[in-house]
Amino acid sequence: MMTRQRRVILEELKKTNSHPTADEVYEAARRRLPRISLGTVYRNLDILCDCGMIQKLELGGTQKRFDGKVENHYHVRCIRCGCVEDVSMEPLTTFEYAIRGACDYEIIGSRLEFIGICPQCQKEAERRQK
Amino acid sequence: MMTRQRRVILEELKKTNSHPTADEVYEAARRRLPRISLGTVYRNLDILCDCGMIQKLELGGTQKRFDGKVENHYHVRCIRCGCVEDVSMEPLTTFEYAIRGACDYEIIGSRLEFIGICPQCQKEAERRQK
DNA sequence: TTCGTATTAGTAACTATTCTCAACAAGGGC
DNA sequence: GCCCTTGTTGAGAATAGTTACTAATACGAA
Repeated sequence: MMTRQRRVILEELKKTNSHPTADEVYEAARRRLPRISLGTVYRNLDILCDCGMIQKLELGGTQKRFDGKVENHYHVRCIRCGCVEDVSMEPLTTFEYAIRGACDYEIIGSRLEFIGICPQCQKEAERRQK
Repeated sequence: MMTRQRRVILEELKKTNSHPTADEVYEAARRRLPRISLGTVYRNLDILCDCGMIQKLELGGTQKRFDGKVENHYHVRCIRCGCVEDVSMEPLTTFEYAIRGACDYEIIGSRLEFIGICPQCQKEAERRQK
């Protein structure tokens, strides 16, 4: 059942590529539906995940992030400011092969994340050195 | 300053390869030092991390896990029971190359984690099907 | 319209972690 | 030995992020 709230949450997520946290989605949704509650946002993010319309990112850091892009792709996370961006790089298959035989788990998938410093934080650091 | 508490925490972590969570370390330490507090465990795990004697694992799931093995290696996590094991597989370098040029972050490192079902949970699943 | 079900807003509860702070311990200089 | 400094501890409070509960509301089928 695509309620107004659920649709707004989905739309807000689809139109950004900033991989927002739940409370950032909440803020965005609230601009259009001022009475929406945080609980509704969490619940709908989970539901949208379950039916494969969005993706929940379990990257490092304390908060989970959400991604409107569901195709397989990788992320870089800035260790300074915590921002997350997509990496324009072909999905790798080498390590999926390497793992089979290396352990007796039934492998379902893998998660690869890059850690770095974003351009803005690099500039910030340069500015301080002067 | 290697206090009794810090030493016990380190020893307990070095002698297991189950990648315990903070409260599992707390339980283990408590068997030897019944009056140790959870705050002390968290504090010392952080300190031991900072000086490179242990490793903090930011894998998926809600809790962080700790690893007494500091060399570069990978982990498999069971999606059913949450247990984590080492993977006996050579560290890969291909994707570290692939990322450079694919984005304008200054890359510091990467995290690769495999998701699967552990042997025990596989058996469990088979048993239920019968 | 009425009924049944799903969903909502608001809030309480929960979990993992960090913070605060008074008390304590260890080591060095006298 | 005693004093001082500094780092550490245990206990509990505080915080952050998330999930659960509940009464009220919205939607769709009959």
